[in-house]
Amino acid sequence: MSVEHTLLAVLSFWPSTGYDIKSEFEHKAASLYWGMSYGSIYPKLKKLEEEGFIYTLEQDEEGRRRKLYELTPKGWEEFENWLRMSPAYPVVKDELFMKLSTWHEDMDYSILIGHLQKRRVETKDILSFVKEWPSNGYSFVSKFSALAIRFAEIRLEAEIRWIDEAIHALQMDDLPEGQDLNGNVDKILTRRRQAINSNKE
Amino acid sequence: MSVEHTLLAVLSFWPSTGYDIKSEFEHKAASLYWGMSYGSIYPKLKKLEEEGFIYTLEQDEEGRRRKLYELTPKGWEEFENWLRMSPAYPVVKDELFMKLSTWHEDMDYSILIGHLQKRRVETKDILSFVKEWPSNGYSFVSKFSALAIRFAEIRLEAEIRWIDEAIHALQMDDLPEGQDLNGNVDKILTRRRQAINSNKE
DNA sequence: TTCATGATATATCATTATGATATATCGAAT
DNA sequence: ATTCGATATATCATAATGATATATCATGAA
Repeated sequence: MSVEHTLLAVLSFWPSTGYDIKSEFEHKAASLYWGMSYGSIYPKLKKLEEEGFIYTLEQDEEGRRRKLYELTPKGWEEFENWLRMSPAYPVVKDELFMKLSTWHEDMDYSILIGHLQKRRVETKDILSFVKEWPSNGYSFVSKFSALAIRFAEIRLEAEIRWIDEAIHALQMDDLPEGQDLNGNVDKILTRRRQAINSNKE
Repeated sequence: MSVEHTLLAVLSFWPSTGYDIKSEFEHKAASLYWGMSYGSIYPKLKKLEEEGFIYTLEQDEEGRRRKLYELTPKGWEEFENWLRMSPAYPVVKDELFMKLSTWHEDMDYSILIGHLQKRRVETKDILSFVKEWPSNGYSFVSKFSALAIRFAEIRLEAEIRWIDEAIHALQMDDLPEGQDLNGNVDKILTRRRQAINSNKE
């Protein structure tokens, strides 16, 4: 997905190095809804410069050898065209939910509860960061990003509430009912037992 | 991220073809927290078979030429080991939030509102699918996946509430305050105007 | 009966992105 | 002086995506 446009978007606020851009997506608000690796950033910055969307600023205080990139007029245009385009539906990859929903009924819950507890801690950490924002080293925050942060807050709080409920339900063994419309549960259990037994032989 | 284990996880319920597996991540509950493309699925299934984690079932009713894959005992073991491993923090890529939080204050809001309205419709659609679950062609649903679905419901409902608030705030121009700690707003505006002007010349 | 169409099914491939690694400098503390 | 963590750029093997090709099956319409 369009790493290039994301780079232009970050550069639209102030000239930045590849390292600065990466930092935006680490332990900062932007990491809640986007990510990028150096392996994408540096080659793409090079490509964007070759194509005339950005250029390297030479005026670098104290002559440090870092490459500050800035948008060209063409880059501004491309950025604004991208903003106007309808955004794709989000892509999510969450292994916890993959594991949760493929857990089998005869497997030990306690490990699953451990996974949920770990996620609770991680989510709490991010939530408290989000709540302390913008005091975390930000020099500027638009009212639009304030709106995005507000959503992150709502979402993270809902997630923590759900985790608490889920842990409680698992510990009390008071889970919502599974539904077995075609008698598959027995088939699944039988397959599992057979596989496990044939492994022991 | 581990496509292989996800394949084993899906196959742990019943033997499936590559196409079946892909379907699980399209218009179904699993698509809320995971995705895979055919370009990953088929090569990985081949690899998993070569490595002895899965095998091809020959008993295929009516002799249709489809490859039903089933877990081997080694595959079951690998699947359960994976379940026990601590899941990574989720990866999210949401262009809407990227656009929202890099919108500039002097840009036309109406397009942004349009993006939000489109997302509202998409989210509503998924929510009504989730609410009708498990009547949507599912033959079996564990109590763990019921838990995951419950979270999806909570999350999607919160998202819709936030979208409504956000649209309203944008329409009324009653947005949360932006914060300008280092006088960056003027700098940003000046840069933008200069770039746009130099483009017109 | 034929034909069109959409769903089922497998597979490959160019492009893109990730994650790990290498390398080097800078600033601050010990 | 030196160590150490942060800053900074870059590359590369591996992995994943998204598009495309190909073919069959089920169905209903002409």
